Amino acid sequence: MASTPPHCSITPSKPYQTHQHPPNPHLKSQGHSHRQNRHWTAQKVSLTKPLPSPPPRNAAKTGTSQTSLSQNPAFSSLCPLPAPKSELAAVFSGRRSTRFVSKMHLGRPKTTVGCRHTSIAEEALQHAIQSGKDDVGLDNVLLSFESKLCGSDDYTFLLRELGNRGEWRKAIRCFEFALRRERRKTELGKLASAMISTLGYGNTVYTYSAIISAYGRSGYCEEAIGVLESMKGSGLKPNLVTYNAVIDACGKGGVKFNRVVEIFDEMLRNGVQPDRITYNSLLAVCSRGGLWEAAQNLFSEMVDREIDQDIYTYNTLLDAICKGGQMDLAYQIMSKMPSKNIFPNVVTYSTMIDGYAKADRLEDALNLFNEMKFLAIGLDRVLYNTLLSIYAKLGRFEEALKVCREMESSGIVRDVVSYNALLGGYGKQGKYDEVKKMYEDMKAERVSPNLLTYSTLIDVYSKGSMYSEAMEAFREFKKAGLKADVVLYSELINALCKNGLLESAVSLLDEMTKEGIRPNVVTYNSIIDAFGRSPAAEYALDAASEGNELQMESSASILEDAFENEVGDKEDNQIIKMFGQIAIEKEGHAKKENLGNRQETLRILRVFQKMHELNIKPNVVTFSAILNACSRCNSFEDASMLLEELRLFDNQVYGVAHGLLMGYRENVWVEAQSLFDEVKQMDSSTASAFYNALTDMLWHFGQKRGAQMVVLEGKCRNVWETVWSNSCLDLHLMSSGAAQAMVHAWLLNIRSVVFEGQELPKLLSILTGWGKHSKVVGDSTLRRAVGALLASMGAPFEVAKCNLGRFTSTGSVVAAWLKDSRTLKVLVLHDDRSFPDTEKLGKVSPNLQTLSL
DNA sequence: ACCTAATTTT
Repeated sequence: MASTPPHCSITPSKPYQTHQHPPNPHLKSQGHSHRQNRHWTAQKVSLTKPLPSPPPRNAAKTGTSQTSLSQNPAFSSLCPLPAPKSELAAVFSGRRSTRFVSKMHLGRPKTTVGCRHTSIAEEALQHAIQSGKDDVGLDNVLLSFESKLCGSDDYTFLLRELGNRGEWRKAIRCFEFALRRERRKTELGKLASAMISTLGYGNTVYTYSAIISAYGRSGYCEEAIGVLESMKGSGLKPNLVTYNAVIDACGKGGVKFNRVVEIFDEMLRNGVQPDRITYNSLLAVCSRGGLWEAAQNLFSEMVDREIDQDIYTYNTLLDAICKGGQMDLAYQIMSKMPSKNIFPNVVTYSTMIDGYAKADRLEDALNLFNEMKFLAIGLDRVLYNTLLSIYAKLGRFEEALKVCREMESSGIVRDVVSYNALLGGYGKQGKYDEVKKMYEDMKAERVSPNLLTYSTLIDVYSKGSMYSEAMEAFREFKKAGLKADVVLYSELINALCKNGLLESAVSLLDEMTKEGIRPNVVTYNSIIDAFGRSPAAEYALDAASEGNELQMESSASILEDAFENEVGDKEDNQIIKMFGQIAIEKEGHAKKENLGNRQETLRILRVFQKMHELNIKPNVVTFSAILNACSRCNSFEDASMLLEELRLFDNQVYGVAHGLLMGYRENVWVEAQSLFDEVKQMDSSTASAFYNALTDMLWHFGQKRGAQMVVLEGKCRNVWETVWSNSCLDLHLMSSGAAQAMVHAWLLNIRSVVFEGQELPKLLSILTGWGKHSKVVGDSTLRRAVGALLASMGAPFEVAKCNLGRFTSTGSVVAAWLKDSRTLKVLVLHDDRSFPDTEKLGKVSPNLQTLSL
């Protein structure tokens, strides 16, 4: 390592805040494909007594609306569970992005705080009063004064004075204008209290509703809910409009559905009857979370209440169902629309086409596209972008460019979404020249890059180890004055982790939390994965929790001076230095083997506990990362302790892992089977990662027979797309533990073929590939592991001369070896530990409580 | 007076 890891921070010097809300609990797995996933079964028979601290489920609502909500499958969390269900439950299933309200990341000029209103504000007030009745006049005044007005004090002054003069509409407009350029909590509070005290003189409920909707439009849903509460405190009765505004604000701000339902229930309890707008807003909440069952129930509630539906109702419902992956159901509903006299429009088709594409049903997507053309429904920018992103994502650039040309000839110019899709597409395929060219094009066309653009570029370049380019993208991102979000932070953290700069990664995690940006499961997965593989992990968390002062300046960056003045914030330079450092080191530094000790596992446990505290649901990637950490752990006791402790959080998943490790196979196998069933629902790369991690861990600790059983399960469920025939075994998607267990199984199978008296094929091959699927990219761990295994068994295979990733032998030589009486003994696998059936699995050690992060 | 749906990244 060339130097001390720099302390990395991307905090702007001003303490702006964003309000990221926890993503829906049904987080998607970190896998690649968007194939439809089913929920992990909600209720599982527990292996043990109910555990002391069941993971908090979705806050169960107490009241239930009169109609169908209580029968809604999506509300099954209302039923008391016999035992904590799989934490992975929700987790592996969703498909939605965990990034919310990205539209709200606006660049803001820096403001000075601490002064009373300025004379400029007085001047602005005069102009504002004189401005016309329409909003445009006031907007122009505000815009022309924007750069001169001094922080929230000036805005507070303005809206208060406007309120004093009975200009409610203008006051609210001004409030909303101020909201858009303010992210600091304290300043927001000032604005809101000014606005509410202004209300004291105003026409009350209406103005409250207007404030709520202003908050909603600016993405401040917590504040919107707060206004609803304060309204009740002041003895005012929220009406339909108020509730609609709050529910709508919740939808925009990413509030969890259950919480919104609480507000809805309260509304019903207060005798306020919902209308179409209420339901459309509720449906929008479902669509954001892919809660298709809840959406369906809301829809039928609407019908029951004889509330008319409109095209928005249908399109929002369809979106929820598409996001929930239920394409056949969506199609059915769409087909019934004309009979209700509501005709699918371009939005309907965009929604459906995107849904089909995300469900890997390209044919169906394109059929719908043709259908809409046949129906002469006009194509709009979003529809073109939808197509463009489909082709870009698939790497079908010919077709993507054809869409671009078609757009052009229809007079629709490419926007930032089109460019982002293309950048991501080219980036994913490693076509970096095209990425650069496209980005140049974008700038030449004066399309302003947004957060997603930079995020995509940074990610693409980091993944491609092009750190100078990533650094450049980051510099431009800072220059644009954009605010990072959870995805961008996670990308940076991942880049740091992957390059062994774990201390910097953890300090960045610390920072984002302080910034009010909630890390999500992806962020934590990077960290856990790094903890499992890096010896540098040891002290990183402690260092971070003691504060950023401890972090040292990077000492050896040639880039140190280059950007000092260009980028305003000193701390941003740390990120730039970090990229610079990685750029210089590139792949140069070998990763040391992790020695694995108790401290290590304790730290992983703490990270996991931290996730739990933050209510971040681990997913299958988390699980695999933890198992991989176990595999690198030298002590069986530590690994088993870790897994046992983790059973507190998720008894099913970690119970299986722990049970198999301990050799309680008879007892856990049924449970394991249902776990495997769940995994099978996930996309293939996630599923194979799970099997690889589990098998590696078992193999590493000598539970070889158990590992083999897991591998054979995986094979039966086709997670590796295994080629398994008498002449060939393809291991290239497998980890080394899985591959070795598989070799044993395959040879035993060949042996039985021989003993049945059948001829073996002339040539037998075992393919290991080139290791690009192994955990350590670019090496040939798998080939070496398989080679060593074959040699240790005395199996007569040789590395093929033409292909180093292939071991070959002739049928007759192998048959002779298999017939040897000593061979069977080396082929049959045993577990180092096994226990009779009577062994119980119940105990969970209590020392978890002593841990704190 | 409240609500205008669909597209892009980890």
